[in-house]
Amino acid sequence: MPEILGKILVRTIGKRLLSGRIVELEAYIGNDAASHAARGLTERNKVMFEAGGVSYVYFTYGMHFCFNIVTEKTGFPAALLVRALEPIDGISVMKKSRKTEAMRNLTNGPAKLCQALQIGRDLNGVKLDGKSLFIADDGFVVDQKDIGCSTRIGIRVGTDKKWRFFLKGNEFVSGSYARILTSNSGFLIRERTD
DNA sequence: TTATGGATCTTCT
DNA sequence: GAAGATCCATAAA
Repeated sequence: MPEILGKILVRTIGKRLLSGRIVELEAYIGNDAASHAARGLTERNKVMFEAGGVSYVYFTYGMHFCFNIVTEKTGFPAALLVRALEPIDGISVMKKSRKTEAMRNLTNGPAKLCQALQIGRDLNGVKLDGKSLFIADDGFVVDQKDIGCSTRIGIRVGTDKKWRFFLKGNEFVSGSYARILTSNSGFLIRERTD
């Protein structure tokens, strides 16, 4: 399903070029309970209903942006949440944006990579057509056996769906430390990605 | 090493 | 009013 895994996300700002390989994705499709589009069209999720090839950037938890790639045809809401990148170009700029020197902390989470690539509300609904934001293919081949999948992170409904995909063993995959997935359902789920 | 709380936007009950 | 596709600094163990 996710042919996007292993491709390169490219962001250009003026003459500067920032890029990273996509190493972790989550799928949110149609009438999936965990999707923002589960209860129909709203002002926030409307670009999910557009034709594939545009971006969906949403603001959450009062301070973070997350970046999605809209994938389906008009009227069918579906998007891939990009959760982690392996930095390639513009690393010094990313360090500045993220205010850290630690490589691993640059893009190993959905809100972190938005900060690193300076993705904000102004990029919501834009076409991924080679201008300021787009997907590139450098011929990197992802073997099926290198793809791991698991339940999605940070949600409390739809946890039966294993729609999180990542490159096994990649150090930039998010949540490398134990992560509490749910806090008030009576039990804790932890996971490791190593 | 693990847990907690803060930041404070958008949507739904 | 509450919860959420989050992250980080700080506190406790």
